[in-house]
Amino acid sequence: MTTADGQITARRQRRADARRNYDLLVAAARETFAESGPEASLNEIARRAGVGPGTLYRHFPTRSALLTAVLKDRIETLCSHAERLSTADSADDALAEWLGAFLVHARVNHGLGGAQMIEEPDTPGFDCHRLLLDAMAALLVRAQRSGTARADLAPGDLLQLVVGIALSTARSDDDPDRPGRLLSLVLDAAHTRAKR
Amino acid sequence: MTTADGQITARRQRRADARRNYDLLVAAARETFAESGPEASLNEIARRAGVGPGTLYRHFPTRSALLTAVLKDRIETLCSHAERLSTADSADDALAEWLGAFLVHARVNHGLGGAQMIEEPDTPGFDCHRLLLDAMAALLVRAQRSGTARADLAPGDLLQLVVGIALSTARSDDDPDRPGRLLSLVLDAAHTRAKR
DNA sequence: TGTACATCAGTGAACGCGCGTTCACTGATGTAC
DNA sequence: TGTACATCAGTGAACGCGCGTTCACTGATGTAC
Repeated sequence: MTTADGQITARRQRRADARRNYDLLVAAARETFAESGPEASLNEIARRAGVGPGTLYRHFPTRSALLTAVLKDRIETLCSHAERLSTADSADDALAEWLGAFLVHARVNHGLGGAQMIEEPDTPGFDCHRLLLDAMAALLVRAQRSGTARADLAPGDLLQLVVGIALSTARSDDDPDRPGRLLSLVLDAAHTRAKR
Repeated sequence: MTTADGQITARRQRRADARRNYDLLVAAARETFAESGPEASLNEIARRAGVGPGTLYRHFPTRSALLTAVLKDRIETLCSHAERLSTADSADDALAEWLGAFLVHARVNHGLGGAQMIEEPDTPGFDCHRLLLDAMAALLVRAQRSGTARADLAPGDLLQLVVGIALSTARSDDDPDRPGRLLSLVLDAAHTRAKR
């Protein structure tokens, strides 16, 4: 077996119970984070998964590692969504659609996805921030080339702005249309001026 | 003495030590929140003020009450700033200037002001959210009347958007120009289209 | 001005809680023969 | 296929910590006379 850093290792297969517990932990974490937000208790998660706290720590040395594992699916879905949109008829609509999907992701579960985005990247091999940034950058560049998006707009800025919408609207449910309205404001700002 | 709700009360003057400790607590809280953010320990604050924890609770029954007391000055300054700007030559520049000042307020000290803005209002008699919203609404309406700001823009939305910028940029210092850039994007979105 | 006293404020040890984290031990399982 | 065994994984009680909060008691001070 050859690992990423080029060293040769002859590794044993992962044990069946290890795989099982990993999955149980991610499922329990997903549930618990969904209910209590990103600060949910790790002991509680272990309890729900039916394993000892030590087992949780064996699999996920940090809270952030667990969070990443929980969000991995969703982020991969977002990335492939972007991939699919990269050949859409309207580069402009594609960008808008994807940012809408991203906003939903970032807002869901007490702003779980949004919180993840403003953390330090500490999971080597799966940098959520990078992945999402690249996904969006591709869509933005295409929109810029087609002339509908401002040329002076940085991908990171646009992403951060949407993260901001997510964070500021994650906790309150009083106006369910607000996130959408704020997003279209931002999309408007991203447009070239001649549009209207 | 006549209180806000019209009841007649003959109240003793507040004791000197009570006033002193109130001030000590607010000062200690300001320091501690500045260092550790809005989740700072209340016991720690009492310790720094040199009073027992019970004293803190006597003055501030909830964390949020203490936070409000700490931010009161800054919020009043922002309100009077808005007042001053309400007669500025350019309604547009006035709005931009004030939102810039508000963004600084919301970002400072690990996003203390921004965090306050997305909390429930629970300090009767001093509703920060309302005050700031009204201050901004006045500036926005003026800009709308002068024709430079979009007529369909709600004050609450604009404020929330800037709170979002504050929250998403409060923790990272890697790009000090980013908050400013994001704000001008938002201001652009607030403009009427014919502008450029 | 001085004094008595009711009232309000402060004290701070103590409580209960849940958290993150560890580690000596037990147990399960993949692998080689 | 069966077995021995090294290795990896799981256990879960226990630790130390700091938190928010309380409350019986002491003390300070404003007020009335």
